[in-house]
Amino acid sequence: MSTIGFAPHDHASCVADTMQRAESHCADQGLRLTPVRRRALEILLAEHRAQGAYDLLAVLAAEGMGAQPPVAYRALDFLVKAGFAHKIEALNAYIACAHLGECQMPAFLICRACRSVAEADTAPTRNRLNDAARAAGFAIERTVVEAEGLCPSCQDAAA
Amino acid sequence: MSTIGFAPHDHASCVADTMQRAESHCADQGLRLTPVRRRALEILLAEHRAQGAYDLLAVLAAEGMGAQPPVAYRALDFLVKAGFAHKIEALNAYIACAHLGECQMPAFLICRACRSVAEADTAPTRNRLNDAARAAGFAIERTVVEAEGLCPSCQDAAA
DNA sequence: ATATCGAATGTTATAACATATCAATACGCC
DNA sequence: GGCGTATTGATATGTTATAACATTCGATAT
Repeated sequence: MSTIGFAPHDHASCVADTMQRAESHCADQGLRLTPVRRRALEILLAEHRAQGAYDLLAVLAAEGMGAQPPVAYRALDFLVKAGFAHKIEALNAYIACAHLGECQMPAFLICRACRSVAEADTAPTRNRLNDAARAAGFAIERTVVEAEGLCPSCQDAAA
Repeated sequence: MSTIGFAPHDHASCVADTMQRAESHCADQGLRLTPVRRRALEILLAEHRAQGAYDLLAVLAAEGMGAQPPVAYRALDFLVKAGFAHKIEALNAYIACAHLGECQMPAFLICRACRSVAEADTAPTRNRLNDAARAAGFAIERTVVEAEGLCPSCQDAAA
């Protein structure tokens, strides 16, 4: 279980790798990584933090790529459906997926102070919930697991 | 692990019991269950479904208990802080707690069609996420576990 | 080359969710 | 009664998200 996000790392290659994988995933699946979608993914990838749809929109607008909310929401929809990004429900914000595509049931550690997010992959977490669902005859389609708190550096800042 | 919510039950006594327990919990803790707060809890309890703040507000307003958003949000804040209600992040909506107060780490099964919600108590789910958090030096304050899908009756309706 | 069809984008408007702020009132306590 | 805090009332505004419809772009088939 990796929790990229709070630790320093080679971010330039982290971004480049992911864009590369996104490209080939789209080629494989017949998806179209259009300029707006591509740029949206780059913007999300630029930081390991949750960004609001309107934050994204502000950047796109500044670059002349559409100035209305639907532009941002459509790009985000595409990225989420393709598995390139996740919505952080607790913040109503979005983040690039750290495991591009290969991500079954993501779980997030979310700093409420700086909005940085680490992504873990916690498939086993599912069991108890699956048991409950089966017992109730409920068909799970998507699971949200989010832990809110303080990341190491915001804990230090608070001290 | 009980998953009240999808199955029929004696709802009148389910509501009455909960109100009773809320009363005594407030008495114990020195909390004030004012008319607006009491009524808000009743409204949430009336259905085992998530209700939006503005749905709640509409009912309160119809009964002459305040017509502005802050009225609803303040009541909801109180109920959530007291442990009488939960926010369903995936819906931006609210639901009465099924285990009044005694609820450590709630987990929800949420029907995307009818918004009915079952609450399970899945403390063990926590472990994997706790491990990841400890490893990353992250301090968890709150955990959200929500499964979206279709409840038994909406599955039947779709078939 | 061009007609056609579906996907993607542009644009306007509005819906839905949430909070800041400040004034007025109610409540518990001395 | 007088005081301080918690609660409510009211106005305004901020933030997140979608509906609806027109237009453009790209691939395909003729």
